Amino acid sequence: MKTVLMVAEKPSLAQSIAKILSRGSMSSHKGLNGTCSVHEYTGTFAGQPVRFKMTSVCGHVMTLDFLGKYNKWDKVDPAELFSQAPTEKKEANPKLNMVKFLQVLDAVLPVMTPAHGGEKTVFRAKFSSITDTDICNAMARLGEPDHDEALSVDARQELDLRIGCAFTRFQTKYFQGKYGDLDSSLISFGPCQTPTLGFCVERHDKIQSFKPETYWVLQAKVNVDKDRSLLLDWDRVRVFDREIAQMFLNMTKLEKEAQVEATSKKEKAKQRPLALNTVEMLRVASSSLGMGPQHAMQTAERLYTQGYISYPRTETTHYPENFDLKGPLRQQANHPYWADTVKQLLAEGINRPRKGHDAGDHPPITPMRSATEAELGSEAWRLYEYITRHFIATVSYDCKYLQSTISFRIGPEHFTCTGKTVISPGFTEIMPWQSVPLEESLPTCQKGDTFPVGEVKLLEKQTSPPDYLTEAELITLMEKHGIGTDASIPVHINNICQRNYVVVESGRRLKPTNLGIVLVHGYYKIDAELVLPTIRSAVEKQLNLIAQGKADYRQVLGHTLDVFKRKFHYFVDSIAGMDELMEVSFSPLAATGKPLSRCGKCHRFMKYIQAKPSRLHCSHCDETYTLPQNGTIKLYKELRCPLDDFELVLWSSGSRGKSYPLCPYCYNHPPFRDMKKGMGCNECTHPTCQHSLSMLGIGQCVECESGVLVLDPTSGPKWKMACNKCNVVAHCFENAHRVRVSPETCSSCEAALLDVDFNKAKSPLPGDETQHTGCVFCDPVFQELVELKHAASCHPMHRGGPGRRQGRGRARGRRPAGKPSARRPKDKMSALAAYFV
DNA sequence: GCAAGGTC
Repeated sequence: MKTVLMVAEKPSLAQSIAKILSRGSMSSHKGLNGTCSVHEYTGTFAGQPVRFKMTSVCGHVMTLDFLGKYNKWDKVDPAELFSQAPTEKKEANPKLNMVKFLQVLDAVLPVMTPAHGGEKTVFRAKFSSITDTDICNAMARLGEPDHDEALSVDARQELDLRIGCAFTRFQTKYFQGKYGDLDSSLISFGPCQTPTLGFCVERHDKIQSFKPETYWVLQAKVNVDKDRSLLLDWDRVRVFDREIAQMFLNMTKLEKEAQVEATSKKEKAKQRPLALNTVEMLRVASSSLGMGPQHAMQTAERLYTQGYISYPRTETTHYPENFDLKGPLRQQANHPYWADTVKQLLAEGINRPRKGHDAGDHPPITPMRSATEAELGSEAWRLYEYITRHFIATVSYDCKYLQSTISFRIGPEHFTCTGKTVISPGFTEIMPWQSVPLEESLPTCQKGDTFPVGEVKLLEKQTSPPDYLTEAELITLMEKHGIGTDASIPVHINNICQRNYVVVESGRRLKPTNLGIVLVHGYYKIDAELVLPTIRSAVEKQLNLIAQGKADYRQVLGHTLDVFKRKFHYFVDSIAGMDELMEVSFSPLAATGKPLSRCGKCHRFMKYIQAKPSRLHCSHCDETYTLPQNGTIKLYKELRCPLDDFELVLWSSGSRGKSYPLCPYCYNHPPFRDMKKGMGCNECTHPTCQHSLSMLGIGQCVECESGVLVLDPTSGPKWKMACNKCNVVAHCFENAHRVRVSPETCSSCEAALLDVDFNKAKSPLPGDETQHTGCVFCDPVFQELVELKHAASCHPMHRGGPGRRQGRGRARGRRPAGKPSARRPKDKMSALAAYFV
């Protein structure tokens, strides 16, 4: 029997499609990457009995990046990124081993036999919903893979990469080279994130330029009976001229009676909601649950993988035909919160859901099984509760209410009074926050009736500025302008927060920072198109032409790159315009930071700039030296690097973490061939410097492949050895007053021996001994005194606990057999000769 | 160190 291989775009789709096509009788097993499954079943294809194997990829298989050497920021002019810099396709997620996985399945390619009596072996199924009819129809009318569509996607990828990276690198280098308090490690630019920021700044500008205006409102009260009066709304709403307002007051205030001119009663309905899609879920999560989009999405994903809700990324707000609405509803029939509503719906019949939009991706988000707060935890529960209430609401009835209106005349002026009374609450019972507010009912009256006027007065009010954009409003704007997709909208919002362009204020409103404001105002000044939401849609139009086969891929790509290359050069030439705005809000490098350590060239103090990205700046030499981020930097005992005379600094990730000294110059300009940028003394191969890896290295890390455990000479009396590559930290020899790395090595594992002096009173050594020399891995005395941990990170998430693996286990163990021995050169002088560049 | 877009 022949085999038909089918590949879906993600695991969830492979599963549901295989289920439909096999009518539920398939056998499934995990693929070699542990993420994608293979579903097998027997059926017919092109009139023959065949064995189907259905699997999937998992997101994009390939991604695009520049060739390695074009990723060196200080060696490549960003302008080169528009054309000269070559790109390559890389595996998007090497851990998934997607390419190998498909190659295994694709091994059948050479022996593939054409189907349908033709010559073709590869087909593409096109469907617009995951339903029996749609999927079966798609299988019956297979098409071919569309090369033009693929080219259009390739073009978008390349444009985004080249344009985004060029602008980002230029801006970042330019402004970070001038200012010391920007407080953002990256001044990024992108066709989605920049317009997203633009929306927030646009609102900020509206608030800033808002001029409050005074207006006047005529307010009238009529007495219904002895102790009840009715407040009337003026039909003119408001006037902006004081004298005119006064005139209206004068014309009405002497009137004793208000005459009823008309009454009306209308039955109105408040519609049940459309089925739930991703952006609506994110809007409600932000505005009603106070949950940011990124967090809401993560929570929804967890609910999905645990089987509580359906797939949470969908644009569709329409339930497919034949969608089983009663099944998920029945599962909620015994839920303590909404059992009554659900039982009633099941007994009396559910309502037909409203017709929504079918985007052809996934069905709307619905609950898949009943859950309680106790099993989900409060955060996930709140989202689940909302999703479930929303689902029940979509099959509930509209809320019906009676709207009564009475029109009054007082003198020449007209007033109205409206009231709402609920006839049947419908879906608002399950979504109480949507319910029609309870009001006192209006008096019964008819045309010609009169009521005594209680009071007529003039109220002076002021127009008020809009507030900052809420996340929910921003999501709506992005959706409207086609900025990002359901999956990427949260990412863009998160990006502009992380880059410190906006901050989330109370009510989840996004307030732009000075940096965000200056950037957007700068774009407006130089080239407004860079920040307008049309920047993306204009390019999309061109890309669609490629997809439709109406335009040539090379031509569109070349032309668009050319346009943006010109924009880039113009931007670079005009950067002074943005810089003028920067100057007002930020301080130059030379005026920022505190003096910390001495420059090895001029021997003057360099200033430590703490704001992101933290660095040292020598104003005399006008040089900047980057430092490791996310930790604290201190002067290291005024010790100097023997190579360049710079004063060393000590980086530390906190008391529970690790620390190591580094030379600011070597960190940026590696002194030896086998060193890279960003290495501290704990990775320095200098053969004789007392701070180097060569002198303080002990032996191969017990966990990672390439790291070496290095003694932290500053850690006493709670001594530590830390891996110079990964997070492993070994605590050792508490209360030893001196620990030195001996030139001797262990005869069995080649690790350096340690020479330890203990405090007399607290020595853990047998007898009265205070001194011991041995190998931390092999010496039986030392093995008891070493404990392995992961360095605690500075991130608050990780505060207050050791890492994932703790305890003494492997720290005492020997290096795994077959690994290279500790990286200590045996002949130090010959090693030095080889290292010098 | 960079974009946007997929998904886990």
